[in-house]
Amino acid sequence: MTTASAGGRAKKQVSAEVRREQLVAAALRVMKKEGIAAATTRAICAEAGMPHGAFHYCFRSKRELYAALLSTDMNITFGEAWPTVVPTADPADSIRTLLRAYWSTVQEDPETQLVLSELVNLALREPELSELPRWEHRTYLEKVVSHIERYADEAHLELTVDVRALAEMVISALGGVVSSWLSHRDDAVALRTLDGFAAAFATLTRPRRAG
Amino acid sequence: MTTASAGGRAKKQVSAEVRREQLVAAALRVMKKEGIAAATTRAICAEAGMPHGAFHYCFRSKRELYAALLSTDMNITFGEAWPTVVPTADPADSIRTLLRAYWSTVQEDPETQLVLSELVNLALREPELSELPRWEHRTYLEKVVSHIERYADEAHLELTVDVRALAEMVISALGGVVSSWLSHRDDAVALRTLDGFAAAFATLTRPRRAG
DNA sequence: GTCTATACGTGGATAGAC
DNA sequence: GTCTATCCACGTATAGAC
Repeated sequence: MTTASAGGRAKKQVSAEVRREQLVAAALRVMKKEGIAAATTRAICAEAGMPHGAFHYCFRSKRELYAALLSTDMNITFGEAWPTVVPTADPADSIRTLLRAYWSTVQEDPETQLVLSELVNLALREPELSELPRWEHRTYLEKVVSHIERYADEAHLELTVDVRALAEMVISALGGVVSSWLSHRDDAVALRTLDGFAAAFATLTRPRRAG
Repeated sequence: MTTASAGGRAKKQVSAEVRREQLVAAALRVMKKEGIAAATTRAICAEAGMPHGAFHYCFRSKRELYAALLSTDMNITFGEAWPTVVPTADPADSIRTLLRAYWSTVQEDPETQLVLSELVNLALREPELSELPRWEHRTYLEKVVSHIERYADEAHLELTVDVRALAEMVISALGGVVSSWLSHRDDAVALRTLDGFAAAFATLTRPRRAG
């Protein structure tokens, strides 16, 4: 919206919607570093190199910033690790490799998971934002479903349960492991739990007849 | 600490540590009703029927109140539902019943889960409180371990994996389902996912030889 | 239209009066 | 020991400078 006409090339006024993105990025940096509570409008503007007043010129309220943050990638970008799996081994091994691949991306950047958890918690309390977690979960689910379908196809596997049901189980298991790990911080325990789920999930598949 | 000597039975000063408990209870009520963000020291004192200044007389800081809250029961009280299970049916059915029993207690009081999640998130950011989630998880784990052992004994089941490993899986699965449900709020999906986990967990057990 | 300075109400926390 | 008055920082709103 606001258009501002095409080709706004005023000499020094580089900012229109750009500031929003700058503030969103700055907010994410502050949150990952010091938590959502420390991400005050003043701290965010300082991180972005802007005066405090710039905030409410770009966003109507702080909730609008939260909404913008939750609408970005964040955890949706986890999918990059899946394609690297070779489906030659037996199901349990392959599934374990898949879950571990996801886990490594989480472990490399735990702060993002923490911020995501804080944002979702916040959104669940604000009626204006409560749609965002729902949307995020649905997007997440569809992504996992397509990944499972592709993998099952490549590995010549057949599912003994509904794909969406299995995807929900995968999401819940991964989310639960991450959440627990954030509390106990024991890498070995997390990996062992993950492997256990891989073995359990493997029992929900069977080799497909050659077509 | 602070002792205050034994048998402090002053005529009208009913308040010493009692105020702390009153404030903790009031804080929990406010948090469940309007979220952790709305639980300001002023709101908590008002809910408890005390003047604002009473807060920092009972607690050195607000973090101390958070610590007191996390040290209470909260989710640890979920265990009441387990004993009602009859271990006569086949493993998958029994485990499903167990998981559903837990789930019903969650669904009857979702606000507590939300508050717990908010408190844990907060504690994970504060170095002074980061021990509490770790302690809570360990307590939780031991409780689930003992429940599993007792159930396996009653149902004449043998575990094909380590008890603690299975307990971690159960905790992660339940936590993940609750977390997802808080986002999508679809009871049917949560139940279906839970039943899926029950089926998967059942494959990690086998009937034990009569002894 | 783009940007900034300033003012107001409320939060946690403290000093000091009863 | 109990409570009131007060402090500084925060989110928010607005007036007004470029």
